[in-house]
Amino acid sequence: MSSPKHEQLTATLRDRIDGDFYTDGRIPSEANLVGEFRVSRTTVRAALTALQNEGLLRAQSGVGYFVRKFRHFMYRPQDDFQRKKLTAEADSFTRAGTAEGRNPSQRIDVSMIPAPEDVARRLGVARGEFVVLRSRLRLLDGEPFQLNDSYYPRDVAEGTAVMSADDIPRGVNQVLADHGFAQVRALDEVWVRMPRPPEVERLRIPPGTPVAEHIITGFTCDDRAVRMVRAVLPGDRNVITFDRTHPDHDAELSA
Amino acid sequence: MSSPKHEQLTATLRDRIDGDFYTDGRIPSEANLVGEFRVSRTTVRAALTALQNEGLLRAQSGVGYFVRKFRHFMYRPQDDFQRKKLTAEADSFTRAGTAEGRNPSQRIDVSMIPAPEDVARRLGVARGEFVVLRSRLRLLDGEPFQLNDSYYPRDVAEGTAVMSADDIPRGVNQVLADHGFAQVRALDEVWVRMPRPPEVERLRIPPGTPVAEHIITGFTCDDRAVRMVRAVLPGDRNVITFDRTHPDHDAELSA
DNA sequence: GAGTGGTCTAGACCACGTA
DNA sequence: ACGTGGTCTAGACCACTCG
Repeated sequence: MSSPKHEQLTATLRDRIDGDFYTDGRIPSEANLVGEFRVSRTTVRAALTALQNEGLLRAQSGVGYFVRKFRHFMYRPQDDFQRKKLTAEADSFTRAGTAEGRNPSQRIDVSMIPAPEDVARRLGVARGEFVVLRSRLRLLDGEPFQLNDSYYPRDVAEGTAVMSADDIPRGVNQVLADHGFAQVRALDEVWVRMPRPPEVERLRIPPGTPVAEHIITGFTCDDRAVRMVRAVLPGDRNVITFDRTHPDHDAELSA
Repeated sequence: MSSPKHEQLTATLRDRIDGDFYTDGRIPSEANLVGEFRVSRTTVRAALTALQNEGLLRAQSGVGYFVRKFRHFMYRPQDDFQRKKLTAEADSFTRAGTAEGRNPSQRIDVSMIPAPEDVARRLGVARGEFVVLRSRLRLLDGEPFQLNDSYYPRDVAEGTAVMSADDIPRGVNQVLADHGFAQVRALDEVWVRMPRPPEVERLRIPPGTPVAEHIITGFTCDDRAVRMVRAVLPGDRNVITFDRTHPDHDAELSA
């Protein structure tokens, strides 16, 4: 029992890629592979398509196939949540992006929409009830990097600076706190999946690239959810990081 | 300008799937689609393969194509880190799995290996220096669920219960603390990517399923890294969750 | 045995990038 | 002009599942 030709070819090429066999990052053309491995072009393409879907290859029409390179940006949602009062610094994305010598920017759209099921559930409102959506497309050096959509109950956000489509230097969380909705707890959920077509388009996601969907729900001290964030992060450009301190830290240090 | 046939077909089928058109979750056979859309079988298969790689479909040889269903398990690495002393409860995976009425189990292998680059860097040891690897394959109802590999510097783990291939009811973190390596801080990194072949095999990951690689590095109060965990979580079965409390929480409450 | 998906072939034409 | 990947076809044989 031997595996099919296209799988053997996939395995061979994968090993070569992992072993840095194609030092210039360029894979031979389909025609050359047909000649080298004595199989049909269909079989060659099956192997190359599989490797694309594994995220190892990139095909450039009219040019050739190339080994993919990754450059990851450290995303620290933590920082925004913990930002101290009265600091006028930019948010973690802007700050970290600048620190790495890159040029961060964002496009902001604010709208009012009927809450979809998952938003309604997390915010504790009725499905279809209107909520405020603050939609951000974040870019680094002009390239799309992540989608960041924040949802707020209408009574929380309406009439505040949250409704502004401009950047909010002191941070949305601070604005909410000023209106009596200080968040003291947050629940983070990280889902992993393949991107949907609109995400592929907006974020220009190449084949074989999964996304993380990071959902943050923020609660006030009386345990009301006043904010839900859905960030969609293409896996080829993002790492999500958290910094955790043990609750007993101080106790242990002082003991 | 119109898009190619296989893309149109992909879009049509995707819309039908999202719109719950195939109520029984069963997609028509390739032959039927050839007849319905008047295209070659190759084109039909291109569309079906694309949808498989988007994670929407599952192909069962000799039977047919089916819409994929997901069931996610809430993974709370938080709980292990914060586990209080002297509680003899099981770890978060075992506890949560049982709570959901499922049957959690794990296979543990302990070995000593030369540190790979990423481990060496995080643990602050030389590359190739021997470290202790505690490798766990976690299962739910007998189905593989996640890989959980813990790495420890040799001087930290050797001669302790960490080297045991048995379950450690009070938790590895507690064992380390008892030996003077209490962790007070942890850094979490979440990467998203397509699985590698050995992961596909061990975790039985179907096509079109990305994984999260969750790396936890634990530090003592003098900022030494004494533990690195690499969890590999297939996206079709796992959600990573964190619970965060604002550092100013107490202050705000008492104010 | 009939139907299903999996494999593989040869061959054709096209759009695109590069020189 | 040439080489590249992208699209599409018709057709063949196989292994598997299921009634």
